[in-house]
Amino acid sequence: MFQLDLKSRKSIYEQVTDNLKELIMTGILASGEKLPSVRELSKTITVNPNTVQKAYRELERQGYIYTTSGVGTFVADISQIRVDAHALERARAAFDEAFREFLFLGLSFDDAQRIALEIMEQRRLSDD
Amino acid sequence: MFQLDLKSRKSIYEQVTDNLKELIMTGILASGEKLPSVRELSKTITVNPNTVQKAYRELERQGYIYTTSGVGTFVADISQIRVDAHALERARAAFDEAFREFLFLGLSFDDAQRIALEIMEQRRLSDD
DNA sequence: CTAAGTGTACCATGCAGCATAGTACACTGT
DNA sequence: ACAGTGTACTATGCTGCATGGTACACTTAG
Repeated sequence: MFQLDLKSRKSIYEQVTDNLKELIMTGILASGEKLPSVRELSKTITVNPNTVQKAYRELERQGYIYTTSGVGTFVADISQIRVDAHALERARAAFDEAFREFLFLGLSFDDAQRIALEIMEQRRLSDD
Repeated sequence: MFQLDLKSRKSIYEQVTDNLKELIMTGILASGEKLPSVRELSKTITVNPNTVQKAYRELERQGYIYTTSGVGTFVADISQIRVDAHALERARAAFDEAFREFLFLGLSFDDAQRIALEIMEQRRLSDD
């Protein structure tokens, strides 16, 4: 389903959250589709069920999935996902910081922006 | 000298590192200028000397500052800072992820890119 | 030379977050 | 009834971070 990076600074449950989020937003997991159960996914990616549940809980809190007790977890209607203002503000801050990192490394502003545009263009293509 | 955010996910020594890095790369701290001593800075921002030292050690490792034992710590010649290939690769990955976060939040690609350009433009202005 | 200030290196402690293991319970569908 | 589902809880160990404290070598100012 997706890959985990144990060396990453991100915790496992965050990686699971982000990976699923990407699969949902890109439509690979369609609205209404059933996600693997907590126990099943935990076996697949060999992590603890609690860790998977933590990811699911977070995704539900953010509105990406919904749960029917005793039945399973399903992908929500992403067209209904309102853009969370606070989350957007955090994302802006993170983006600004990521961009500044180029400058800290010694790149000129123009070089940094050129790299930034490259990366975004590549993302546009790969997400189609 | 700068502000710390205790609520941040970033550790304190990382914040100190990044803040100093910014002051150096923007020229606010000039090449050759003496940095506050470990003990002095630790008092100023009320953190443990060990934490400040950790930041200084990291900055020295990355070439932003240099040390003369018994004398002090000084800002290196930033024109000599070579762009670390590994660091650049990490920065690219971080940037890509920050940008994708916009998409995950439900923004269209065009909206996301528009916001990205806004942020970069603002950065260009504030860094001059 | 002496004292103060500097970087540097340790060690011990406490804390928080994360991941794990295990158990238990309520719910649903077959 | 049973299997599968989500959910909750406790306990444990690990890691990184921050702190407090001590110690040593070095340099500069007096």
